[in-house]
Formats: sequence, C-alpha cells, structure tokens
Amino acid sequence: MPELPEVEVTRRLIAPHLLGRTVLRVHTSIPSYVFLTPPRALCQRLQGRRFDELTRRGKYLLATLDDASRLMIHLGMTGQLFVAGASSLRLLSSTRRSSLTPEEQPAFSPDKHTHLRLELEDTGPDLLFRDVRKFGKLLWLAPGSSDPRLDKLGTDVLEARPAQLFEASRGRRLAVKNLLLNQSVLAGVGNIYADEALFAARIHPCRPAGKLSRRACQRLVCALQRVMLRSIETGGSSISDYIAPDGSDGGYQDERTVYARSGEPCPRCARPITRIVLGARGTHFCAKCQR
DNA sequence: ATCTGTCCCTGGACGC
DNA sequence: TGCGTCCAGGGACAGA
Repeated sequence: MPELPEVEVTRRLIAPHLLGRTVLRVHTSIPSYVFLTPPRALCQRLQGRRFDELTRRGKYLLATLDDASRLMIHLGMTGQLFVAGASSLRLLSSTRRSSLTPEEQPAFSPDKHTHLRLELEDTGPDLLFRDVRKFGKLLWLAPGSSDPRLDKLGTDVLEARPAQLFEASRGRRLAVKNLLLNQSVLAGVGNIYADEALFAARIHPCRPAGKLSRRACQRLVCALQRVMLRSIETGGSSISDYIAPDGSDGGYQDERTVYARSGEPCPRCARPITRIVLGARGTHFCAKCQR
C-alpha cells in the first residue's frame, strides 16, 4: 500500500513526465468514490492547463497548474499513478499473471479500474491513475483554496523533530501505533512503516503514547525517518498493489523485518513475530525485543 | 477532547 | 470447477 516512501518515489518519477507539459485531453471513468471533484468538472479544469509543480505532503500529491489551481491526489490503498506504456504483472489479474512470463507482459491498456487518463502535449506518454479499491482521491482545488484534509495534516514525518512527537503524545492514552497512524500528528506514516519503525526503535506497539519518554520519541522518530529514507532509496515497497510509475516493483519489501511476517523468526532474537489487531489494522512485532 | 468501531471497495485466499 | 465467505486497509465519520 502506498505510504510516504511510495508517494515520494511516485512524485520523483512522475515529475519529469508532467512538469512543463500541457494537458491536451482528459479521459475519466464513470463517476465513483475517487472523484471528490466530479469527472466532468475535473476535465474542464484540467484541459489546456500546464503542470508547473509537483509536491508532496504526507501521503498527498499536489500538482500545481499554471493558473495556480491545484490537483490533489491520494493513492489510498491500491492507487497507482503511472505512465502509459508501463508494463507490470501487478496491472494484471492473477489468472492472467500466472499465464505469462515477465518477458511476455503486454503493455498496459486502460481498464475499468483506470479512472483518469491525461493526454499530454509534446508526444509525452499519457499519465494514468488506476485504483482497484477506489480508496484513492482526486480533488481539484481553486487558486488560493485548500481542503480540510490538507489543513489538518501534521508535520511531514521526514521533517519532524522528536520533540514534536513527545509533545503531541502527552496525556494520550491510546497505543503508540495508533498515534503514529494519525495523520494530524505526523503526516505520512502508514501501517507498514509504523510496524517497521516500532521494531527498529524496540517499542511495543501497544505502549500508551503518553508513557513514551523523550528518549523513546527520539528513537522512534529517527527510526521512522531512517526506514522511510531507505525505502525511498530502494524504490518503495510493493506489498499489495503498489508499482512505480514506470511499472517496476519497489525493492524495499525484501528488507521488511516484521510487517506481514507473523510466525517467522525475529531478525534480532529469532522468536516468532506476533500479529495482533490494533485499531482495526494488522500489527506485527516481536514480543521479546519490543517492550 | 479523545478514543473506538464501522464503513466504503474489490480481488484473492480459502473451505466445502 | 465453482460457489460462498472472509480478509486486507486509509481515512471519514458516528457515537461513546
């Protein structure tokens, strides 16, 4: 699932295809959950506009257009933003997947899960937004306007200071894992990297947030940043449906220590990794190393 | 104010 | 083989 590293990798790889280019035509699927701005309006707003800037805040991408309006994109659980011509087994159903060798993969052609296709000038490839589970979001923002979803975001994890986590956690009784998933505290943390960072910092996911010491907050914020920067470096992780904009898989899933490894030996002490449910999310940790 | 549970959605895994 | 059931989860929201 796309979290901060996957969104950042997407931003870096999409930007060269997008910036300075003008939208010739916009193609949308039927209205659905992903369109916070209805498809028709979105087409009108984007057509003829040039992309000037592509930034990221937490898990949100913000594309600034030449009229100072912005397109807000969230990939949700299964959102994929990639260029036409990308070829990936993750764009195929499992039945199709198993019948093809990687060399035989056909180039992707828009399907029923492809909600947005931007035709760009200068013979650049089309930009596609695909989202099977429709938890992603597309929203057009008028010049100077914002959205509550953005306004309430906390500091981007990569820019956060440990003291911010320490202060935000005072008096809170909820589990530290649940605090990490709250985007208004630190923006960008999702289920995978929360588990990975808690393991790296040797903190039990159920520990009440308010009980964290300054030192523990220091370890945790450093671990979050280290784990995420490393993931960006290796191209993100491709658990679930994430693909890079060129169709390639991320490399980070091979470096996961605990996430989706329940029952496997802890890399530190070899005790089996435990899985519990916390805040309706699967949570993976080592009961011996994380107290 | 803070916290928990439910819901949205779909494909894949699993059991019979 | 095929059907039904359950599960995954980001974030909005309702209710405690």
